[in-house]
Amino acid sequence: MTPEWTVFSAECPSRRSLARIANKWTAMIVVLLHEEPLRFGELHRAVEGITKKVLTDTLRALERDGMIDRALHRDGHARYELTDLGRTLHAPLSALQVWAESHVEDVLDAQDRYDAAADARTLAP
Amino acid sequence: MTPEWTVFSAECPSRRSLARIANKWTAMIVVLLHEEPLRFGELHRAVEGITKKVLTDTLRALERDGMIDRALHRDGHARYELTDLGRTLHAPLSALQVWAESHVEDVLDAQDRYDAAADARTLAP
DNA sequence: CTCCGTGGTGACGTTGAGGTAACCGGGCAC
DNA sequence: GTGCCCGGTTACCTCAACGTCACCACGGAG
Repeated sequence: MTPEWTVFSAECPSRRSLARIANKWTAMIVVLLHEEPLRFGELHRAVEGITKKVLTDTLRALERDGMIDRALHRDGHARYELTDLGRTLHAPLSALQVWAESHVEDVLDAQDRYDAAADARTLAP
Repeated sequence: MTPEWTVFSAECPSRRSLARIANKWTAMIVVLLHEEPLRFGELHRAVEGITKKVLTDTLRALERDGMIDRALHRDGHARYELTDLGRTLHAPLSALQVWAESHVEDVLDAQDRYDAAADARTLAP
């Protein structure tokens, strides 16, 4: 077997890998590209709030890590698409998206309760 | 139905939620706490490379978002444990860990290929 | 030819996550 | 009492991520 990678070790390459994929921009881009290959501008419009620079940087990093591919299309425009490796990322990352969207109320409620308790503590010590 | 949360909208609360859970520290802590409740020092030792400050900050944020609970044990020591909400996070986050550890070689190879191609491009233009 | 849209790149500034290290209260050993 | 470990907290600093803005190459429309 291979040298027993573990993300809990600080210097293990899997730690850097985890940091790359456990990232909101990565998650959104992979989820979008799973539907269909997209052009730069399409991604830029779909991921609201991302700047061109950050989008470029993220796409380059994902390309370098072998998760996406920048392919020249017949129409002369480049499109970004998932590689086989990138496709294996879709399930876990879209699970994160689904979780975030379906548990918004739970999280918001928890925050209200936490903040209310914190206020009570400071007001009546 | 609720107001159609989507992480692709910049101001949607689900975006902040996604940013919280799509995070290496969150992933590691949730995976560890799924085994058993742990004390601060145990977490600090298990998550190699995390500082006490970052661990405190992350634990507080997760507690505020209702994902973990700081419970006083019979032995007088506080232990951190997953809430019901936090337990629903385990599957997606441990999937990320598993992905990162099992695809290290793929990623490392892709990086080598990418860097070699980039070198070739700059040396022979 | 000029003008505009697309898909970037590069130089800079700002912000926020994270690192460092000192300190502190409680429990317990001595 | 003193000393020490644990579980933090605090103040301060650093650095990488991110934002802003200007610019540029290329292609197509006119």
